[in-house]
Amino acid sequence: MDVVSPELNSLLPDEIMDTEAIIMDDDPPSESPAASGQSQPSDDSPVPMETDVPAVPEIVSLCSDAPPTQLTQAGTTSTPTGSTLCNTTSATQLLLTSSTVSSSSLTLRPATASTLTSTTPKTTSSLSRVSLTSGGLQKLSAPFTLSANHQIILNKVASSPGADTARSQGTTTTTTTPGGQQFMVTTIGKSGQPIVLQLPHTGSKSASVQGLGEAKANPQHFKVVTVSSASQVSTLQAQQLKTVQIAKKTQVSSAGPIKFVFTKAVNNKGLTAQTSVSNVITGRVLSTSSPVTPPRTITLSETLGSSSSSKIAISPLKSPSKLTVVSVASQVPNSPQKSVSLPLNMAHLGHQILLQQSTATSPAKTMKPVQTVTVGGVGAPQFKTIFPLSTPSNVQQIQVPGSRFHYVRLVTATTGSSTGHASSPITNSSMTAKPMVVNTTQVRMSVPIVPAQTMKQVVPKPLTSSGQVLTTQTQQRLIMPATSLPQIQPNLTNLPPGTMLAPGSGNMGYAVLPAQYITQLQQSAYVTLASSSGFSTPTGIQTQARLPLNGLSTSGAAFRPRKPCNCTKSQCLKLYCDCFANGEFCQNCNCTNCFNNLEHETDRAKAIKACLDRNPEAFKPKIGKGKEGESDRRHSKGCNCKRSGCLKNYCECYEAKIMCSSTCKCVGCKNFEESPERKTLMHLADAAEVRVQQQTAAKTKLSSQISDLLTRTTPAITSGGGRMPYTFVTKEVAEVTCECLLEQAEQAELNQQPQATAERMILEEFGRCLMRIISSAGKTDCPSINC
DNA sequence: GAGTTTGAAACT
DNA sequence: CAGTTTCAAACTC
Repeated sequence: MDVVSPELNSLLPDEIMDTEAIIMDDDPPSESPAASGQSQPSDDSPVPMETDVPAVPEIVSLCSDAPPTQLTQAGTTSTPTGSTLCNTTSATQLLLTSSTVSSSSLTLRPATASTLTSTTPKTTSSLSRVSLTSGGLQKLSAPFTLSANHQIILNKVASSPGADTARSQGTTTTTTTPGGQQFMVTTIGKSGQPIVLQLPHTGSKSASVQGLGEAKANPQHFKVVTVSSASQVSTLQAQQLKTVQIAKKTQVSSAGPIKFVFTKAVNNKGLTAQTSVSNVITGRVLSTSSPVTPPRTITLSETLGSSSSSKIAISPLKSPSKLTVVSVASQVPNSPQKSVSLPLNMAHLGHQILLQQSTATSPAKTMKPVQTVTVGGVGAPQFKTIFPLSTPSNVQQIQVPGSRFHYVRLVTATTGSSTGHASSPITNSSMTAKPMVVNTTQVRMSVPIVPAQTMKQVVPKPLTSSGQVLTTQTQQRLIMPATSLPQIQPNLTNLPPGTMLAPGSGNMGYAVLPAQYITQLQQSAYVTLASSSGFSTPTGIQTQARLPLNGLSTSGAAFRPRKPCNCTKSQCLKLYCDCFANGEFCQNCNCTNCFNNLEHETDRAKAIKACLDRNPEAFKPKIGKGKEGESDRRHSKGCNCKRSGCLKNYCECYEAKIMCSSTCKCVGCKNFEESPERKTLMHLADAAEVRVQQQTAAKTKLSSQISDLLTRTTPAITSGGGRMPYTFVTKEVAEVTCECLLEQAEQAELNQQPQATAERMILEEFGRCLMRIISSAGKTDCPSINC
């Protein structure tokens, strides 16, 4: 998985990336009427876990309409299930299009930007309108299950007859709970996995209790739960929900930001051909996959039957307008990959979410390589591409206070490994979100339980059949572990650019992998930030922008082995440690008592949090990018050198090969343009570098010449029927030669020759033997040596 | 390789 | 915010 370039991130509209406007799906609605639409995440509020589900059951209203069916629920509606509400006054329109055909798409489309924030005072939470379209659109008639988690699950729905059956298997249902919560249920995929759209639950409050103020204060949540036909809505599923939220800043004072929360009840098993759908919108990510899809192409898919490492890159920089997330489809033997794209189009807001779903029935040729989420970019959209190494079983967005970015908790699903026939709901509350490897047959791993140092050994195979960018991840950066600890919520804005999320270990749900790390490892497979050229083009993904890392181009440093640290006291959890400061794991370092690894994610996360508390820009590159290139690069803080004259590597400016600037507080600085000392040092350094290069070139040339010589001579000898002379020195030849030499020795002895003469005779005979051997080479395979 | 110097980071 | 301490890298011998 590779990373999103910060340049692209910077292009994301603030209203999208501003996490202040993004509320965790599990965050309880604000009680304060004065609360605005923006969420106020607190450090004390725990990061929602998969198990965090509404405790209050809610009434669901079903609504189906002609295609494209638009289901709208008034917040005041407390109609029990079955009642159809089609209120067109919704502020937000969610259009879900599902189909078993690859061309199918799921579209989220807010009606207008303004309507996102406008809410009828009487409504509690649901002025949003949700439209569910399943191919040809069907009336909602499928049975659904209302779970205790405020989620409604429609079990598998039979495909609609007719020629359009293939595209109209989806079924949608909208339900409204007494608490004013709204659920949209649909089936996606041939197997009919239902999708549950859950509006924000109001806790124990009833719809009547919620007033306008609260409706304003609370963002609207939509939870989309996709459940395979064999899946059941249960606590277990709640734990495995993948949630994604997309918040829109409240423009006026009406409704809070609308959040689309897509949760997924992970199904188990890839043993059957049934499709397991996981939709993940981590603010900008939707991921679906089939357990039976082979990883031939880059897909937004996940293996539900096996827990696998998933990595999503979330750049802490300004978000790009478009984010593409691609998760590697799991490889299931003998199962052609079939994809169903479910675009979520939020055209009015410039938000577009493309959700791709892989089903078990469609051929791989229909596979769309990427899964995209477009957010905000009305103009030239930028793309973020995320390539999870393996399909995430669970993804949960994590709101970081003060952060403008979403973090995604990637939790490997604990799926039932043996049975794929779960036809009845499972209420296994004991299931946890802790990652575990279920399917060991696949080349996958559960990253959270694998130390970073060992990751290279368990790297999933890159999926490059279609020219995608996925490569093998050999290393990993972990900036922030996914922990439920509320206090460990750093300001993600200041994490290294292109931060990537990876599953954590233990209770850690994710790890953050900065972009530099990814680019450092050119062969890595985690995240690729596509340029604006387009998300679907592999080249565009490969030509990801590289950021300067402390003055050094990451591209240049990509192949440069990272310098190992030698930390002894800091546990590599302080910025003293370069590895930690660069957002990297310690790997092949000489540090002692190192905590900068996946095994100590909690401590590491705390340390990160502490660093960010001290300095919100602690993880930002110190060397800012200049306007016109390197000449304009400058240290963000400046140095404070006192004795080095800023002409030694003690000086960060000098180390970065930049000159000190007005921001520096150095004393006796000699690191300026006209400094003769600096020029001298530069010349010396250049000369030394030239020498090194020349030596390296000489070595390379020599090696090349030797290699060429070997490759040139060997085939000539072998192909020409001849063999190197030494190859004729077989055992027999050696014996004969020795006999010849002994014969000379005996003759010398018989003739009573002096020892010197005897030795000369022997040596001369040995020379003749060698000459015969050499001359015999190429003439015959069995040279005859006669004394 | 051991010891020293240095300045950023951390701490008070 | 300033002064001090800690720390690990850079440097010297």
